[in-house]
Amino acid sequence: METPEINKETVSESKVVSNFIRFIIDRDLESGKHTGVVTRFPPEPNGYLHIGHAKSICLNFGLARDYKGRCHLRFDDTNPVKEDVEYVDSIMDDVRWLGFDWNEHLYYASDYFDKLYSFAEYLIEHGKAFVCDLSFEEMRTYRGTLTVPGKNSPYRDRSVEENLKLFRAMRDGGFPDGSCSLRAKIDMSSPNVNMRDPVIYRIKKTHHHRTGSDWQIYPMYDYTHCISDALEGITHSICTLEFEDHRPLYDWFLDQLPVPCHPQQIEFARLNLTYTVMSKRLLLELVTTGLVKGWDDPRMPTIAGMRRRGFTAAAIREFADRIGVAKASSMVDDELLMFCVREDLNKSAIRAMAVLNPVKLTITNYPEDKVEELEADNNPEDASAGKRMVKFSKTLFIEREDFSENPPKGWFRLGLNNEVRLKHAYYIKCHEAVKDESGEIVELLCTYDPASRGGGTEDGRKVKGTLHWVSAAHAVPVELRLYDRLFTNSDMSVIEEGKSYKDYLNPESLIINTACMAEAALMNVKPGERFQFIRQGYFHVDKDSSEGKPVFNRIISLKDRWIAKSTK
RNA sequence: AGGGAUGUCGUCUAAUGGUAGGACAGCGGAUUCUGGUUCCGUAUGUGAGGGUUCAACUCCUUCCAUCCCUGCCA
Repeated sequence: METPEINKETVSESKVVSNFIRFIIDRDLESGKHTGVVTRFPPEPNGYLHIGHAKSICLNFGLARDYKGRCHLRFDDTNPVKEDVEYVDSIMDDVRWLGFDWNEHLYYASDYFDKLYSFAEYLIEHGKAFVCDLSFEEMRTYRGTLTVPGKNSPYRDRSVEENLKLFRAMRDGGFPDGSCSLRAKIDMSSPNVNMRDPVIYRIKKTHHHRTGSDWQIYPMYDYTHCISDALEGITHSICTLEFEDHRPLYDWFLDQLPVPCHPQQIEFARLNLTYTVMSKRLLLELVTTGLVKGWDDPRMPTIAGMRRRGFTAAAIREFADRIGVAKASSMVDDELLMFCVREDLNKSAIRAMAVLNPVKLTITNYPEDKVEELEADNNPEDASAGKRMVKFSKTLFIEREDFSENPPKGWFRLGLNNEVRLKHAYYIKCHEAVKDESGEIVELLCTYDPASRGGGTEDGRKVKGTLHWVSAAHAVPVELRLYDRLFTNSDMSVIEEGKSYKDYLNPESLIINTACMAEAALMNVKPGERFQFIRQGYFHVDKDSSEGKPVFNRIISLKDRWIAKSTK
C-alpha cells in the first residue's frame, strides 16, 4: 500500500466554535484538574475508516492542536479474529492523508497485554474477579433481562487461590475456547447490564496480527480501553454515545486498579449522513459481495473512497468543523459535505473544457482549414494559475443538451437564430439542425461573428448564454466515471418492512461515459490531479489512468440553477 | 416506576438567567465570458403543560417523543 507523506495542505487553526467538550476542557484547565490535554483516536483495525471516523479524528486531533496537547493513535486490537494488518496500514494511511500526525505516539492495546494480565491477577487477588465456567447460553440466562435482575454465577465464590490457578491455566492454554472466562465481580442485580459481572478475559486460540501465538486469552474492550487510556495519561477519553452505559464500568476498573490516573470518558453523537450507511458491517458486506469495487470505491463513504473520488482532505476537515459536536443524535445533510468539497475545489481546480455528450457543430462561414489558438484562463478565481491556448476550428463539438429546437421559457443556450458565446472564442448563431432518418440531430450549422473573437464585441451587445466546446479535430476521447449517491434513501436507518439496504442501491450510482471529448491538454494528466470541467463539475484523475488513456472520476457536479428552474 | 441519554429554523449547530444567532438547504434579486463563483435580501425554530423570576432555550415540575443497552464484539 502506498504510504503518502503527511498531507501538504496545512492544517490551519480553524475558527473555533465552542462545544460541550471544549467547555469541559476549559473548566478542567481552569480548575487545575489538568495542566494540558491528551486525547486519543482508538480505532479497531477491523475495517477501513469512514467519514464518521473522520469526525472523531478531527475532533481528537483538533483538540490536541488547539490546546497544544497531543493526540495518540492507538489500535484497539483485542479481538484477533476480526483484525488484520491490512486495516492497520490503511488506517495510518488515512489519518495521515487527512492531515494529522501522532508523532511518536503510536500505540497498540496489544502492547499492554502483559500489564493487562497483571492487573487481572490483581483484581483476582483483591477478590474482584473470578473464573466462571458458565457456557454462553447459561451466562445469558444468568444475566437476566433489561427488566429482570441477573443471578450470581455458581462459580462466583471460588477462592482467590483457585481463581488464580484457573486463570493461569486459561492463559497457558489449558482450556478450550468458550469453556470459561474471567469475570469482574460487581453486581448481578444492577439495572445497568454492563455491570452484571462482565467478562474481562476470554479464551481465543487465535493468531494475533501483532502478538502472534503468544496469547490464548484476550482482554475485552471495556477492561482494556480504560486501562490503556490511564497508562497513556489520556485526560479526556472521547467516544460515541453508545458507550455512555459503559462509563460506570470504565470508572469501576480504574477505581479498583493501581493505575497512574483516571481519565474522563466523554461521549458525543456519532455522525450520520443522508443517503449513506456508516456501519462497518454493511460497508464490509458491500465490499465482500462486490456491490462496490473495494474499500476505495469512489462511492463509498470511506476515507479511501472519498480520497479516490477526489475529495480533498481540507474539504473533509472543513466539513467536520462545520457539523460541530453535540450529544443529540443527528443526521447531517450530505449537501453540506458537497458544499465543502465545491468550496475548496472552486478556489483551486484548474478549468478545462470537456463535452460529455457531443454533437457536431459546423461554422459555415469559417475558413475550411483554419486553426486558431485562443487564450483561456486556467482559473478565474486565481490569476496565478495562468492561461493556456485552446485550438479552435470550423468543426466543433458542443453538448447535445445545449441546443434546443423548441426552447423552453428562460432558455439562453443555443436555439435557432439566437446568439450564444462559445467560451473564450466567438459568438455564434445556429441556422439549421441537420437530422438523420430517425430524426436525431447529427449536425448543427452555425455562423460566427469574426468581430467577437475572444468572447466579446465592441458594440457591447449582451449575449446571455455561454457554452463550452472542443475542436473536433483536436479533441481527445477520455473516460469519465460519473458517480452519484450509492443509496436512494435519505435515512438508511429506516428500512421498509421486508426490504434490506440492498433494495435502496442507486442503479445510477456509477455511469461510465466513454463518449466524452475533451480539450487536448487533458490527454497528459497525472493521477491525483483535479479539474473543473466548465459548466459540468469537478473531476479527479483516477489511478486507473494509463498513458494516453486518462480516466476521470466525477467528484461532484457544479450546482445547477437551470435544472432547478426548468424542472419546476 | 429496568437503566442511560437527547429534544433550538427543513438540516447541523450557538446562546451556560438578560436582544434566540450562524451555516447548509430553500426562495427572491444584483453581478458574471461557467445558469459556476461572488454579493445583497428573505421566510421558517426553543417538543407540550405548569411553576420560580423584573427577566427562562437556560432553573424546578409533570408529560410527550426519539435514540442506546440483555456479545466470551468494539
